[in-house]
Amino acid sequence: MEALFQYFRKFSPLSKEAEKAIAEISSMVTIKKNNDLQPIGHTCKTIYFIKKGVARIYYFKDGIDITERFFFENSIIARVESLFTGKPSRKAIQILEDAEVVAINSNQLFKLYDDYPEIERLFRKIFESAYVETVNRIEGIQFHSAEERYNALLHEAPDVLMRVPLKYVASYLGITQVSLSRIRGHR
Amino acid sequence: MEALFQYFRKFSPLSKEAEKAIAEISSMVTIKKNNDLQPIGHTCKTIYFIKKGVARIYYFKDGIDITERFFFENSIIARVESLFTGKPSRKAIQILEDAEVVAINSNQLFKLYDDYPEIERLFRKIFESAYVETVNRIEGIQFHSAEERYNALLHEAPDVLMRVPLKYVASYLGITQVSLSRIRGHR
DNA sequence: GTAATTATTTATCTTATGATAAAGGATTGG
DNA sequence: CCAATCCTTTATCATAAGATAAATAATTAC
Repeated sequence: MEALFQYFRKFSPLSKEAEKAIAEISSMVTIKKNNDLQPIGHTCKTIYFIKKGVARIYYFKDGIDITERFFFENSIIARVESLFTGKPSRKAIQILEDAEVVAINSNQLFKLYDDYPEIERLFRKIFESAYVETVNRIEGIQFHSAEERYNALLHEAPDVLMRVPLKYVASYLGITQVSLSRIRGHR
Repeated sequence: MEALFQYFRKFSPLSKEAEKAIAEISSMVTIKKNNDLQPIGHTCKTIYFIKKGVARIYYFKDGIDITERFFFENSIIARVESLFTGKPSRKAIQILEDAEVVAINSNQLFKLYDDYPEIERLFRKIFESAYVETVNRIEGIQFHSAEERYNALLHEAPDVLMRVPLKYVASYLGITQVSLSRIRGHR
């Protein structure tokens, strides 16, 4: 739990009471590799913080498994397109390395926003920052060849290639596994 | 200005004082087609609301003009990767049809957050919603052929194809203008 | 209204990536 | 520790999209 509060401090300081209020609506979850932390079709009512492990958000498009994003230690995961709309998510969260996560109940969290503007501010900043990352990602996708995208990933997030099966990386890069393998062979 | 407050109401109600406070830090701007509302290299300190007209955010990648997104009436524009980080933006906002926009000073707006939690909440919701749109857009890009992306645009936002030069649409779709023309010829 | 500029289309050729199949490696469960 | 499964690579062929050039169409400025 302390790791979570330390993560929060990068965005915005919280009072002790606010930390306590968040602790009260949170719980620790341990989950093994290859399991879904949240299934497809479920409305997102939990914001997770990864203390240990690796996860991905994925979905199926025309029957093909597509990875939307990877998540590592010290990051927040949520299927925002469900969390912020209240609609069921077509995406799932899968654990790729045995994980310990903090689960924060989002409905209760949103209620805390009324009593603790500092908590609302904190999460505003967290999601603003996630929004910026997402906008930057689009820039990385538009108008780059598969090979350029692979090299960028190799350079910016070698962790992904070390800790995640390549078949998941391929769809993240928007290519087939076979193409990824071919690109990797080019050296 | 009333159009702006009406837009706000879709997200979260504001008290009269809060509306007044926002009005005080805002101004109306009229700007002609093909002009940059904000140039490349400028740190984003303004959030715009389009009352009338069309705009796009664009940047240069290896000397090529790339459109990140289009904006129409009744929407908020900001280069969030600069607004939320304080870093200069490599992107510009260009007007594509003579426009009237409301310019909200973001530094003053962020100060209002302290006195008016309702304003912080409103903009939190506005940007959460923009974040969701951006996440959904990635889904539309990953693993779709250029033709599928064109058809999706034709179906979901025919406005873009009616009101925007195709050369800007091509880079938005992540293809060359020549490819877009070829795809359009396929019927 | 006309010339000049800019936008769009069409054509040709090349190349990157998809689809499919199959072989080789690695991991996992009993 | 072995068998079964799953992951990754390699090979072949087909196709979508890039690059370039040039023709046509539309818009803009004078």
